[in-house]
Amino acid sequence: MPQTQPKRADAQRSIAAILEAATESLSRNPDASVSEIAKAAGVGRVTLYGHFPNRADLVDAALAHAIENGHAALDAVDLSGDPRQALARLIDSSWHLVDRFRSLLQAAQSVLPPGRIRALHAGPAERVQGLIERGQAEGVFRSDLPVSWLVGSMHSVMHSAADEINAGRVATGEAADFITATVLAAFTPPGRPVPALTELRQSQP
Amino acid sequence: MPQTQPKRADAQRSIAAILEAATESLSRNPDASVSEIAKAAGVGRVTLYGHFPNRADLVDAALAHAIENGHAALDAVDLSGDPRQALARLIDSSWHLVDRFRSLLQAAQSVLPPGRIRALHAGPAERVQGLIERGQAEGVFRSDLPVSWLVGSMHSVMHSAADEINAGRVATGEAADFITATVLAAFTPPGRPVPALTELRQSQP
DNA sequence: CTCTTGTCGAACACTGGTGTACGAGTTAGC
DNA sequence: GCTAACTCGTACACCAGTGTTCGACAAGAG
Repeated sequence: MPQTQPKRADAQRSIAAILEAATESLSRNPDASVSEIAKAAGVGRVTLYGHFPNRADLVDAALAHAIENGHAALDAVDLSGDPRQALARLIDSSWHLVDRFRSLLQAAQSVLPPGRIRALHAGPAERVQGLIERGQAEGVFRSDLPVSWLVGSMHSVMHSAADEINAGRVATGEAADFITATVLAAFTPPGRPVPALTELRQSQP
Repeated sequence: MPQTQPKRADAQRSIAAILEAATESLSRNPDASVSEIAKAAGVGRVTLYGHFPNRADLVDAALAHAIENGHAALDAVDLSGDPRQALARLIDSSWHLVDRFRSLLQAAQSVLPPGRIRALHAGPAERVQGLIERGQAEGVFRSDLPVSWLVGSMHSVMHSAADEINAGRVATGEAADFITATVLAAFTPPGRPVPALTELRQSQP
């Protein structure tokens, strides 16, 4: 894909530093200025503009970078077996990614076209969607609501957890359990009993 | 509280127009400028500054106004009887308030101190919280999660519904049912069956 | 070693928003 | 119908951010 000849080692280092600093700064403050990011990267503002033509492109790159990393990290999660247990595992390892990067996401939303953002999320979304569809086929997740709705609900509950935490109403350690309990209940087909958390903590046979 | 002598009829009209325009403009674009709002109100920018010392105060007033109206409108909802049915009714009449004003809320979040926003929400929050606590006491809502968590989850699902709608994945007419189904399932105590939507649509005896 | 590629800081033009000042013209209240 | 309250437009000072230009200087690649 990159037609461009390999950048100099020097430049590669700068780009990496900028990308990291951008991710970090925008995750704290979605309105972080370019100067702010450049300073955090230990780099001149002009140098930054040498690599990223404008702010939007920088935000895009930062988000893409963050998502790619997160996506890779989640490859380690075992999604086989009981879909409910698999979902619990997935939530366990992914919810604080959502937490860490939600401010960055907000920055992207105010600068990037909505289509672009969805394109970036295609990878992660596919994973969740696949798991939910399998759960529906096996009858342990409800089928009376669209898959996209369930995905959205799950996301929004994680989002809510983040809010609760930095409002001081929930401890960081509790969050995963709360999210899991809420989402699994929400996914349960009407007429079927809501699973207790303890049922899911059993190790695989 | 208002020590000030009653404003002239003239001025009262301006203030009302500004408040309404601010609510409307900020609900479409949380970054709406003061000039934009003044224009929408059919009023000079200077006149606006005559009544609201700065942008923050204007946003505050607009949010307060919106919440007060919404709160009053929800007074009509019958919260007695089966808490699940009552919750369904409450969702029916309140979710599109959340939808309409979420952009305004975002504007407020970026300008007003967090404490101020919570203070404004005290009224509505109390209503929801009371209903949930009654449901818990009667054993139809789960008690293994904090009330504040349940309130937050309910809010976030409504928020999610708004996203789904303007992403075109959900029709406006479906939203209330989807939210109700999701929230009621999420609120069901572990071990108890998730209620079907049809069970709740029964008229009162 | 040399030459291309990067980096840096300072400076500049531009944009878009906020809040204030002035002076002339309207309008409601009594 | 007089007066105080209100409105309006224009203009101004100010600020913060963006993106560009320039020239001097460092550092990697061959």
